[in-house]
Amino acid sequence: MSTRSRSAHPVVGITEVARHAGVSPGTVSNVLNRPERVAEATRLRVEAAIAELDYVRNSSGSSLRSGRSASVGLLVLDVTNPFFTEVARGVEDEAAASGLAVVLLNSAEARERQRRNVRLLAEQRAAGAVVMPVDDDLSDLLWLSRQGTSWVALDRGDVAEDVGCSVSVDNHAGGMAAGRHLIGLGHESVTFLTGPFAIEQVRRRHEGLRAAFEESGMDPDTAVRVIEQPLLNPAQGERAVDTILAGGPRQRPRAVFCANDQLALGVMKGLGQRGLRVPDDMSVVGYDNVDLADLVHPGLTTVAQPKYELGRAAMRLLDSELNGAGHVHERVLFTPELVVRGSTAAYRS
Amino acid sequence: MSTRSRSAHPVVGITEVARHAGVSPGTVSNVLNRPERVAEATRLRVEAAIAELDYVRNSSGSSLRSGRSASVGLLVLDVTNPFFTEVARGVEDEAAASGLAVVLLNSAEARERQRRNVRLLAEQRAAGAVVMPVDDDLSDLLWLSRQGTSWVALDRGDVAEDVGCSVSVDNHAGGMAAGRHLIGLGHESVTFLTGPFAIEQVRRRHEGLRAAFEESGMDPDTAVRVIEQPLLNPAQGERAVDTILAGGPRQRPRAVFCANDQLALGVMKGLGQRGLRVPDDMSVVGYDNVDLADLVHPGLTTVAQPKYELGRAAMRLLDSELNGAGHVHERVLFTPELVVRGSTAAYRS
DNA sequence: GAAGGTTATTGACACGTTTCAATCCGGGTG
DNA sequence: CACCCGGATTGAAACGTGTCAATAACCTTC
Repeated sequence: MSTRSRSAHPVVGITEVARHAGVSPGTVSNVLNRPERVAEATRLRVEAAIAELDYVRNSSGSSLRSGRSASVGLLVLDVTNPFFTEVARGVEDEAAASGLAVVLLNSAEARERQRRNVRLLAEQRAAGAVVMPVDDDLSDLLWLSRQGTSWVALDRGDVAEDVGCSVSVDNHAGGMAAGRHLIGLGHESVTFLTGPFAIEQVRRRHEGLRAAFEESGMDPDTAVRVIEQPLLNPAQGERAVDTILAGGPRQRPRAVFCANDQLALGVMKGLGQRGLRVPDDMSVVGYDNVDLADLVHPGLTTVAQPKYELGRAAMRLLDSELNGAGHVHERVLFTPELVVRGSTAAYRS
Repeated sequence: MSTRSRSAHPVVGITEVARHAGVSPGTVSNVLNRPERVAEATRLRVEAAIAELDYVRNSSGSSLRSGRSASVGLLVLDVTNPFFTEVARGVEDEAAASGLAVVLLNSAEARERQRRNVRLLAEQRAAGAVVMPVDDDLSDLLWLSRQGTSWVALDRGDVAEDVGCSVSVDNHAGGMAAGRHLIGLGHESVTFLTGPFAIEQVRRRHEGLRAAFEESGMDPDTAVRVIEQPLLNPAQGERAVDTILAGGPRQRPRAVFCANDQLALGVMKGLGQRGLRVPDDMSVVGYDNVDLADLVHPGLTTVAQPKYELGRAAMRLLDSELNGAGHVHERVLFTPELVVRGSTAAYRS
């Protein structure tokens, strides 16, 4: 209250500008939204009035009238994960280019929060959303569509094309690349350290890994051992080391493939604490190619995803859905790339 | 277009709900906003209608009418920096508790983008904002106040209290803690690797560092050498290593204090590549205590900031400013804490 | 110079909500 | 029984914008 009354000018609207420029409100609106329809001379006059009165458009008014707001939601699983922040940058850059504001919402990997956030987007009549769904249940998103807010699924290649757009990276190919790399180094078995299999991405990475062993004539059932953790963070990776090493030094695996760089970094730390050396005693492969994968020593061999590009592509797709007259849902698939650093080495008995 | 027409119900408003419940629109509004003012029986009837029609409130309407929207902006310097994402979590959690939506905006450390984003907040008639200003020029923020959007400055203890609230961490104390730690280990000189001195935080850390040497009877002018880099990221740290080592092995410094963990991690990598060992050949101290400070080997000794709490406190302050009748600007100052890990060791000649 | 055509501008209404003075109703009081 | 009081509800008036049919102004052409 005190803040408002302290303000210099008591809030000026389009009508005030119109009066000041000797023109009708409709014309001012046109200057703002379709400048080409208004004559040069009047346009300049209006712009002068806008500048002089320090007019700032009220987006509530326009979204109310037009039924949609000029902002898009970005629903991420975890704001803390560097993977998402990189994606966010891509989305933001592209959105800024289209004049859209980005509302960042964090589901914190929890259904309930996702539902709340989706509802919020509906209340804001958001133009669209880029969403990383928290699990396989897409009902929240279908509801959102019915409310008139379209969306693009991120990193979920499994959404049907009649339901919505999606942008993702080929997780099967990524898992396979990691597997082939290790096999090429002479490894004949690997431990796959992962988050919950409820997450589609990790399932696909696992399948890719198995496929790599299969194509080399090995039996994936015996070659690939799986350790499932509830979350994909460093602490979980560190904790999992004991499980990895259980069975004693004789049966100790010589290679770990982690579903995530965060897990992998945790594992490397845990191994170090127990006196094991990477890559001499154990090869470690991660997934994502987070910035710090290059900062640890040894550098982490990992499957790189085009994070920034992923965000850009998603936003571009959304934009085309918003403007395009005859839009059909599309599925964009990026291919990941293996980045070899120091954390993997040839198998030695 | 196509998307909209596909929707099941053609958008239902408060009036439709009112009709369906046999009540006036005003009453529905009351059920939504001040349920205590409406009789139990009618309230239930209205709630039933809301559920049956799957009504979802249109926030454009309410912000238009009330003049303010129920969202707050979070203006960060760099979405990519883990320090900010941690802060963002704090802000988000606290905002959710107050029923406020958070709009995340990224200035990318650029004046122009900050200005654009501030303007966006004004257009949205945002209730408030939590801001990390890009530099010392606060004119954008003053303008924002004039537009009726109040804000809290984050990590900028130098904003005057008659201008706005601020939440920050005592950078002088942080720099001092780092200095004392190194001095305690027998170091008699240190290289301070930093970003631009235009940033208030790094200036204060520098002063704190010097103060530590001064209190031990050493001359800060000779004990503290400064290397200034344009940005605070790992790549810059890595690049700076050559400058640090210039002068040959004889004059090589034995301790580096970095204004930022990102820089420090870059330095550690650079040192490793040149065959120098941390902490034996060089002690390294960082600032922030980012998650990965604990993941690298050796662990990074660093000055920890209560990031999450910082975000929470800022949002709480903002909230009190929004609701509080007689609000006076406040300045909250947290104290940082040194976390000792393996990257620092006693001086040996 | 009149008819027709093009371009620029206008005016009024609608969007969904909140607010507030006015009204209604039921019950207690004098 | 008249009166009043309090709580519950109503109705209408904004809030600032976009839209669109209608009008005005101007230019071209015969």
